[in-house]
Amino acid sequence: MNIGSAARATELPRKTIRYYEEIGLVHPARAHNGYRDYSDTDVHRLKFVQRARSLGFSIEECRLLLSLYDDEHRASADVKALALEKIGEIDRKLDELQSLRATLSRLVETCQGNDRPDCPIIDDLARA
Amino acid sequence: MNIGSAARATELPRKTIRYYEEIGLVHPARAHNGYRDYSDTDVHRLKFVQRARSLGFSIEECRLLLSLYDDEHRASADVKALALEKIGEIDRKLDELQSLRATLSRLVETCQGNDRPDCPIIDDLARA
DNA sequence: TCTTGACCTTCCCGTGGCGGGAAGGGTTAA
DNA sequence: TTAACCCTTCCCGCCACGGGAAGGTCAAGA
Repeated sequence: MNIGSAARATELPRKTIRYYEEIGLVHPARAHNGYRDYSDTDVHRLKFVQRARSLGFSIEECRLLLSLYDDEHRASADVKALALEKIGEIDRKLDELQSLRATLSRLVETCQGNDRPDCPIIDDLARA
Repeated sequence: MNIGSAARATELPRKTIRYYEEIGLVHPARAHNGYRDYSDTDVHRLKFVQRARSLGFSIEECRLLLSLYDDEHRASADVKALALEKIGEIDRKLDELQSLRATLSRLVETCQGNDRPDCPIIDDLARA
């Protein structure tokens, strides 16, 4: 299976698949003409990474998850710890975004939003 | 005021201040020795940008906010529109993060987290 | 057989918003 | 004079790719 077919099978862009090879996440064989040749296992690993990425894991975390996936003697606690840390990260981002949202909302509420220049939003930025 | 003092006054790293000049957000004068020389106005603009960045505005949005700040004939509606769009952006990110969090939480709850290899989190990644 | 078009390859540059560090010059106090 | 800081420009690195150039390969049709 060449890279185009693998891209269709995984719904990943070709560029992304080549990048994943470059950084060592997958190791496809090469055909006699130099084309990359993806096995079902390769495609499976690519899908694994795609799913992990879509859940918010970084490339390095995906690498770790793949190594756990490969490890028959893994402890599920290690996987769970990774996921819990990711949840913590998400929670921190949520807090930050909610705080930003609250501040912006407060500012927006006080702004008339007409054709005159007086603007509490600009004033806030200039005052701080 | 040289860049070190400006950095202390604005709580921005020197590198960031130079970058803001490079991309045309501020235009400090130069002393005879080639050192950047920041006026109170320059420092004020830097603080303005720092505050806007901390509220989640991108550099290009900061550039726009600065031009509105400079424009005595601005319409506050334009500023408000920018802030509202930013709130919408934040809401989209919040939705996405909350969705990720829910998925990860579901997976984490089903995982025993012990020293055995069976792991619904890995299974989910591999199955999808 | 030749050509066309759809693949594939590697290579290099760009993104946003800076940070790190090298190489070199200016300033100030002991 | 020397040390300790300040400043300058310049270039590379980050993350996770995307765009595009230059060139090789392959299958189908005229």
